[in-house]
Amino acid sequence: MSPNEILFRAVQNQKLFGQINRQLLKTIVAGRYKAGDLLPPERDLADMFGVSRVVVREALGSLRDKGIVSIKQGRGTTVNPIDEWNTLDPEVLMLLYGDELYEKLIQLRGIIEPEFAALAAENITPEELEKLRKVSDLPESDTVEQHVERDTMYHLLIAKATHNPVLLIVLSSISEMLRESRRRTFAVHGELAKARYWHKTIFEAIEAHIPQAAREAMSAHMQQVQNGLERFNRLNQEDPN
Amino acid sequence: MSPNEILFRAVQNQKLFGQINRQLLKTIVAGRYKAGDLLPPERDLADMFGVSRVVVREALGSLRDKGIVSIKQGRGTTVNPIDEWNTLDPEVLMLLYGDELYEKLIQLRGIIEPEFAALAAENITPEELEKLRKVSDLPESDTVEQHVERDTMYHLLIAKATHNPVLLIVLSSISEMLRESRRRTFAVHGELAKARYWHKTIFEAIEAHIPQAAREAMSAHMQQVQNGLERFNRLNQEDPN
DNA sequence: TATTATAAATGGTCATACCAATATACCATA
DNA sequence: TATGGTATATTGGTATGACCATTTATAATA
Repeated sequence: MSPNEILFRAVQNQKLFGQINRQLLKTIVAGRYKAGDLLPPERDLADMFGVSRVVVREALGSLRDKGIVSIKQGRGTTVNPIDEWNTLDPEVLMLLYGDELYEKLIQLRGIIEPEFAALAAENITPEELEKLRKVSDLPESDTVEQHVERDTMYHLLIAKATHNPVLLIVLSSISEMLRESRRRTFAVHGELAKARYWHKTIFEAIEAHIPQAAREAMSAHMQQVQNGLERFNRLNQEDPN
Repeated sequence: MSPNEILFRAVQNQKLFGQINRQLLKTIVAGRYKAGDLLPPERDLADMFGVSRVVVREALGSLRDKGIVSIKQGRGTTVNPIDEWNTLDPEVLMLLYGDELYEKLIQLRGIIEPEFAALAAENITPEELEKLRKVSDLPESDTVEQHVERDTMYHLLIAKATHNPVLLIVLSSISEMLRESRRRTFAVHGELAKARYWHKTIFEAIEAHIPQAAREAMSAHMQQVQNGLERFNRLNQEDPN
């Protein structure tokens, strides 16, 4: 570890349109404006937030791209029903589901990652295999944050080795949200050793190009992760500090 | 078909920033600007496209939200490596992979939808079951476009019945792209009858709350869809008009 | 009453100016 | 030489004000 590695945290450098975007999102999620409701006109929003119309428009445009609102010239900006919010944006999902989000994400992982491992076992190249080997272990001496980093990379490399970019996008879309989930499971005593074991087992199956073994090992790993998270929740419920 | 249904094509109603967004995207995908390259400054782009800077900024902001570019004040706008393009936006994926996209999407479907069916069999409510029943059949008399519509709704309702919004988002993100894929398979003689059979079988398994049966039926259905698409490709290759 | 013309409301675009962060070249000092 | 500061240019971020385009509301008219 180099000295001044984490002594200084990055300053909060959020632009204005980012802040407005966040506030609008919060307001909508809080139920102040329900599906079908018209938001105030851009000019009014600009006044309310004390910013220029340019900023409001950038913020609304971002919400529109995520399917959260519909903007129509001459009519106004209306909130879409949640069904139409087509984004895996961490901020949005976190505001919507809070801590329950982790369980839902784990369920998705449990569905897709075993198949990813199987496909990787079929399609991985020697170069990819070497990259994967390098992050397969989870050194005891590493910090939690380093564990999170290596674990994230490990699973992303497997997704990449499927050679199907769509699959990779799905996993990488949720991997940012999984960071917090990983911090929690790695904080539970004993989970690190279990994760290390499964990573090793999965890697060997992929290296041997045995899809079924890779699938089963990853499936077991996902089950273990889920158990770890539940264990964390129990511990945290009893002693929530 | 009503008379003037397709006599008049939709006027180019796209807003300016949408057009610029598309052009920028095409330019990047075409390789004019590679990963790491700096795009021209906003002022220059505005001149080049003959629009105001506002429009360019809206277009770039959209690309930034999709992870396609990174914008930094004082520095400029750089293109991100494809790995970081974290969007399932149909337009982006279509530009990137063209017709090959369908195979990649089918592979994702084959992974997630059997599990969705199994989860639906566990968790579906009576109300959801009735909604599903209504779109379970694929009437022979319907047009291809109506088949596509019902089929889309059928699979989305199953995803919704998992009661996991994240799963629903994943499927609905790709369902727009699957429309063209569906048009193709339904155009192949015999595929409609097969799809109808599997829809019925899957529905009955879900109705009976038998996850394993639902999973297997959906898995078979996905295999059938894939076969249908391959058959379409073969026919279209022999007689590409 | 129904239709049509007019006005108001609202998002879309433009032009210009200025602010804020970054990069670059240059310079001063140790 | 190497380090760090300073001035300047570049470039994205924000603010105003104006006008255009589309939709909705209102009033006038047949």
